[in-house]
Amino acid sequence: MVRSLLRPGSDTTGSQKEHLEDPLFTRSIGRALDVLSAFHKSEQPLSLSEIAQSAQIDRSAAQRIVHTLRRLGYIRRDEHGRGFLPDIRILDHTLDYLRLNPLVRRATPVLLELRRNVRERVDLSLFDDLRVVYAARMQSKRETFHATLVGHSVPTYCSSGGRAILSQLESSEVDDIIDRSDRTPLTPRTLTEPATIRDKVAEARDKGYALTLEEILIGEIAIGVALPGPDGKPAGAIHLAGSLSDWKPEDFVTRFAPLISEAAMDITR
Amino acid sequence: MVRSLLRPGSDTTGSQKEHLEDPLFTRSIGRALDVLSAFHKSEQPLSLSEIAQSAQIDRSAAQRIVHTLRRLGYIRRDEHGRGFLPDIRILDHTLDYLRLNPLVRRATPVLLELRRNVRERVDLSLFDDLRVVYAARMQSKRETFHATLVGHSVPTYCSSGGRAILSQLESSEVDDIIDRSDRTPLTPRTLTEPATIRDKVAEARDKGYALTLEEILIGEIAIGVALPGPDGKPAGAIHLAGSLSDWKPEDFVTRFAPLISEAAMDITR
DNA sequence: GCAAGCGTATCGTTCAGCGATACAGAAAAA
DNA sequence: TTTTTCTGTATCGCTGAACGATACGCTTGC
Repeated sequence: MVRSLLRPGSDTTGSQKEHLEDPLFTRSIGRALDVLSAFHKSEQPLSLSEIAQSAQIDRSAAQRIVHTLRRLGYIRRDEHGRGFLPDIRILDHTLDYLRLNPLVRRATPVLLELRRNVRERVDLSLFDDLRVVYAARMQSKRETFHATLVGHSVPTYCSSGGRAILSQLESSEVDDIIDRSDRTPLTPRTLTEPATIRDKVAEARDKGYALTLEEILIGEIAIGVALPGPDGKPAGAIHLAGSLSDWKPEDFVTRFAPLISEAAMDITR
Repeated sequence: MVRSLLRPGSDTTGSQKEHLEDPLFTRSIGRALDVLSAFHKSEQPLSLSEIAQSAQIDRSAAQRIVHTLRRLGYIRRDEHGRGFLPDIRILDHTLDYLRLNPLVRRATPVLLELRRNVRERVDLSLFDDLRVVYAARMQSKRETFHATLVGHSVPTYCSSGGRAILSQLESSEVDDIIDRSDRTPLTPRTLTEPATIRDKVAEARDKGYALTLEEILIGEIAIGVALPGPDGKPAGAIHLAGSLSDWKPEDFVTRFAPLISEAAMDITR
């Protein structure tokens, strides 16, 4: 299966060669966004040389591109002296994406309503091939730093929302996604065997929701339901996550499965 | 006062001429980001011609740039046929910005802790000249769609966080910001007179926090405290917002002023 | 029916981006 | 200390990549 759009992680080597063939492709733009994407792999401010290396361009190009992105407000210097960081204009585009995304628009009010009746964490995630990206997060009492950030993503194959999404796809697509996924376990309880995952997906198809136990985070239980896009294919999912120290799995399901299914119905209309 | 970085809204006419002088400025990048910024002013999918018009380029350029951004995953077609929308790769950069922003890193755990002890909305906003941009939001029970989105911004001069930030600036800078702000009132109670605003800012400087009553949203009371960056100048603010149907202003202040001040101290270390 | 919009494709000209080169300042190594 | 090696910044001639005019097939609306 050929994917038409590049995804993070997949573009490190392939991009240049792919674009050589494309007469409409504007290389400067690709390079500029490669520069911005250099930060994906970093936990610290990046120097010009590091950016150049990461974006596979020379220092001169990095200099000019960084200069430009800086003037435009997408990159700034780190206050403590050395290196560069992404700057705030990024968030303007974030807002555009979220505001204009039809699923986010429809789901947010329902999720807020759901959150009113529930003390656990409620999330909306968007389907993006091998991963599922958090677009809206409504925290519970107990959260970590990472769990609060928009843009965070988890693998499709082992998350509750992802499994729910898989359950609405053709089995060939499911196999394809499982196959292409990097299935290094995130916790000791992450299911990585294709056959086991397929079973769980089938179970989700039967029940209408997917349940995961500590597959991404120790101590976490999560239930997810897929949301269809206009073509009928799943475009995202909503999920509800709680702590195993508060809930027996059965109780979690009997309490929340109806609520989250109803919320999904409301969103689908 | 000259601003070195462009800000949204300020770049519609000035950008081209400004950049003509700059030999290091890579125009293609500017054009590409102008295309992405076309969505700032839109509530719907945009056609190529609309994008061209908004970015002040011809249809051919818009075509090539949109094509490129599409291949890279930053723009997609609307599912219902016509027009284009921002695509999900935007969120990867959102995550980079938030993860790497030192203030967000330091503030988030404290805000989560604060949110545990408080039933009202808690926010972190970042100072960006005339506006203040929401970077992290922790909802209360009662929220609207807009109030949940990262990237949303409010004017500095009339928001609680913005006033708190102003109270930490030189009075010449305060005057400059008030002067350059578009002060069309957002509600009947928005304060727009420079003298009145300066008074409120002085009051915030005295008390250590800023209080606003229905200046942005009817029925809302908000209290804000500034957060200093490494150079001592304010880089953002935290705020706490409640409903006037739940709180008398005096009670709101006596209850939350100590909590939010302490949280700000914790963040500042 | 024609008109006007959409998104897409092609191609020769030219000017904008490339990348080699140089420089000042601050760390890090000697 | 001096030397080296990083920073980030600035300059400039060459050339190939982006420009923009032009054309096309489709759908939508009059």
